[in-house]
Amino acid sequence: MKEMYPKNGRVILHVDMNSFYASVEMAYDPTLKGKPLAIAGNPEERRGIIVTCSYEARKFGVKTTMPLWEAKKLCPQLIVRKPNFERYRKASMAMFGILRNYTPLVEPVSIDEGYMDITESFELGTPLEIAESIQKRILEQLDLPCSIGIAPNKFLAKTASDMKKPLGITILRKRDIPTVLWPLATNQMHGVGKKTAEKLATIGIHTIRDLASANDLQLKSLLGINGLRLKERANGKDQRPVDPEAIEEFKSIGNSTTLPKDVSNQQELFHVLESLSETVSVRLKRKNVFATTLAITIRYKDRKTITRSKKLANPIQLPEDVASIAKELLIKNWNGDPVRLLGITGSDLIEQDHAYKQLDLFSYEKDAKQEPLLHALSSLREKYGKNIIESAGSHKVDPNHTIGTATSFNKDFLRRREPEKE
DNA sequence: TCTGGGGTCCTAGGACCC
DNA sequence: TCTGGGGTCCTAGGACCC
Repeated sequence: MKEMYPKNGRVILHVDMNSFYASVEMAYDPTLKGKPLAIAGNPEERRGIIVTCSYEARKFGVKTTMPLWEAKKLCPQLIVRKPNFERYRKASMAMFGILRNYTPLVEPVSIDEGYMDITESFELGTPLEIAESIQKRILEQLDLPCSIGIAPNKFLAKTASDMKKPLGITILRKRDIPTVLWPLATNQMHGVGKKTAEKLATIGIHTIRDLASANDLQLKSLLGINGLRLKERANGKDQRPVDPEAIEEFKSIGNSTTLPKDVSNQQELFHVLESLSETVSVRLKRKNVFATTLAITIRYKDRKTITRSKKLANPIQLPEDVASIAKELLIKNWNGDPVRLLGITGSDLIEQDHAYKQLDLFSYEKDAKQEPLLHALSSLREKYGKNIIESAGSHKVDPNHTIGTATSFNKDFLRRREPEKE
């Protein structure tokens, strides 16, 4: 088995949970097993779309993102459950815990899938034996089914895990590419959606085989850098490492909500923004980060969606700060039409420690002769408010000047930075 | 009776600087 | 006297994925 893989080549697994939310519900309530089950939001609140459904439901043509009423038409006996994310998170953590028994090189991609690099795990058995063991343990310990792909890189492993569902294990070797990968239509490829497939079709590229031998210049002008990358993948090339840390490196944190009915009243919209600010703030705090850019999303009645953002001089985390910027953005950009959805996203996230350090830029000059540090400090307090400066330092820059530096802060200090410039 | 909510990455234009 | 070219930042939108 081992000699199937080239020397120095990698062995990557892609573990993909089968209809995860539905399977978790079945594990909690075994009476649901074998029945058509869908997880969907509340249609009264206009969130009634299928998030996940069981294989039994799929037999009726029920699909993810389908409106609930349509699913029920196809399958009148469909059992519907609301999503219970707490439950799914718990199951997800347990699942990744099992994977880490085999190697620390586990990269979660989303709540229900992840990559593993088991190149160095040969003492545990052949790749196939390892995959079988993982699948068995997840099934026995958590009562959850998964499919696993085994391949020399991430792209092929991902493709392989998709080939047998549920409870499949698929090995995709380099030499299988012409017979297994190339006959597939381009839209079967991870990274190629409807639009890209349509674009590719305009230059006569319909299968992954066509893509694998496509003209570089033509691809580049059609799809940009992404076109060349897709061609690499089509040839089975993918150097991306399995990075266990990747999931920690959040780029943005946001929340949005579709309103139960369209809203044209500004106060009501403010209210929604306040509650979104609360959840965004809690999540920023939990990750110990501040947002340097804040964006709001407005979706109108006709589903036209805009985002408007603002780069901030002062990184924010507190709910009232998030809310005030969000409201400002709404006032400036809302055209008054009925609103269907509102969202708030914080990005350009910086570590809390960095947010503190930034304040070192703030200094306060005083005449050294008359104003030693204590006086400088009390002046700062006077200027910014009483319990504002949590700590401060000072140093002489010349015989006449001392610089007092705030080394810590709270929200009021930050908030008052702007007026200070005037 | 339509079409959720959480993200990432890329592109493109304008401002601004050297 | 009349208009270069590169680089970076910021903003908005789009494609894609689960």
